Amino acid sequence: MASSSSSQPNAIGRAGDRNQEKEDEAVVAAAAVAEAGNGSQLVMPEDGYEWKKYGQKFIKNIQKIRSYFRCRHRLCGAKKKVEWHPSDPSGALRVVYEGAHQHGSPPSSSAAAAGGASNKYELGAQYFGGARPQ
DNA sequence: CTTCTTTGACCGGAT
DNA sequence: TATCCGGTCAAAGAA
Repeated sequence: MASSSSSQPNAIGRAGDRNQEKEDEAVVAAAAVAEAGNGSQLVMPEDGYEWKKYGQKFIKNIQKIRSYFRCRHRLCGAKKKVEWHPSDPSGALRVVYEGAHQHGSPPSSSAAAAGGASNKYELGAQYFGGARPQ
């Protein structure tokens, strides 16, 4: 892709060994709508927590793109999933929260350190062609 | 130095 | 039995 990235020579060789637990409830937030100023920009609603994206895939079952986010802290069991239509950047996002944070409470006020820019992730940009200098 | 994001490939379960 | 899906991890480069 245009982005830099580079290469995944060998992700192979990973000895399988992981715990798969089924717990916590899935909290589904209603569809979030982007700001009226830009009806074509997909933005993630800032929850006050910091998330790290660890995967993105297209789900055939629902024909939607699903992004996987996890809390900054590895030991934190908080996870977040965002689902949106690949052809409907109108702003309909489905946010699913899973688990709870274990290292404190959320900084109720805006982002942890965002002077005003709450959204940090432009999901649609990656699929529609967002100028992303990285 | 640390931190972040992105993609591909794998895993386990289910059918 | 094989196959498929969804979900997760790892590595690399860049700032």
